[in-house]
Amino acid sequence: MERPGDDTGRQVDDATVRAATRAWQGLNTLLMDRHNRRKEVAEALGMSFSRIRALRRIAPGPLTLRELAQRMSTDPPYTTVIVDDLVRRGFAERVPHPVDRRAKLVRLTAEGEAAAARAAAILSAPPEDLLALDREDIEALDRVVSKLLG
Amino acid sequence: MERPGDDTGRQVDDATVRAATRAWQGLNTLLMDRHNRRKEVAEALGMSFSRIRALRRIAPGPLTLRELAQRMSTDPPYTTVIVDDLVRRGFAERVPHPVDRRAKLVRLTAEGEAAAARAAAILSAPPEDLLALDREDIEALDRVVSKLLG
DNA sequence: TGTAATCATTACAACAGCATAACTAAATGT
DNA sequence: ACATTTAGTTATGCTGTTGTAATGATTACA
Repeated sequence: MERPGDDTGRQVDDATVRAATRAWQGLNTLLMDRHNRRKEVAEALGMSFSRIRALRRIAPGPLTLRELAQRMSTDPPYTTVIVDDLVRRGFAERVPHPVDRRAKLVRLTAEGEAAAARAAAILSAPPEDLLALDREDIEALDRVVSKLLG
Repeated sequence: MERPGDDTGRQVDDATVRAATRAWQGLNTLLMDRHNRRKEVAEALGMSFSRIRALRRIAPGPLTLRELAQRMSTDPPYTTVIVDDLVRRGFAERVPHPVDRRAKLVRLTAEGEAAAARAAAILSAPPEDLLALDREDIEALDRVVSKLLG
């Protein structure tokens, strides 16, 4: 699988692999260590990061607890706990599923959407040192990242 | 601070800010959601990620518990707990501080270094989709990331 | 020399994260 | 109609994280 002329028909030379490794390691340092904002968001919204994660998963639109559980890779029981907490805080509510009376949909309240927006603002605001780069560098990064996202 | 002609003497136009934001958001998706290897490393080494974090902090060279606590932003008591655990596993040992007899240095054993190396290998291995990019894209990413780390 | 500050530890205590098993209600398939 | 499956909840417990207070040993300073 790693030999020349493999499935992709493309050989990645050593220097490129090293560059990729260096870049990946650097990205980890940047995002995990230097600009990790989990604590910051958690403090700003007064809730643990796992709740914020849930909030952001629900934000795009109502979904069943099952779907939420799958997207967060957690058990149904723990999902119930998380949603209970969001409901208690007034950020989410359970509404009946339109066709399946076993299921419930979770959706954000207006407050919940506001909280999700605040979280998104904090989490997606690029750090100073990124904005300080030249325009070409930022655009190059943007281009490569969008390729990676497929 | 945000007005034209600010401290840096450089104005960042809107499109560039948007590109930076998009790139930053994309990076977060990539590293936090899509290729998050915390669980993987934790399972591979049979210990929680916080232990692995400690292992990696100690790896560069012996340091006092206080220094370790600062670099991990944890309390001294919890640092003791973590080091105790690493010692119990045979990955670290406490040695007397050369000049301050109150303090102790923590350093990795040979096994500890091997474990740290395994962790580093898993965490810094670039994901498939990064290696699948064109050489120029990888090099561009590497270049921008190294600027950011600078 | 004695007092205060520092390093590490111990002993608790509280809470977050996450899993398992048992249960109810509703849907599905025979 | 009955058995099986599925959605969600409840009860329970274990592990890991993190804080506070108290203790012992050593160092630094007045």
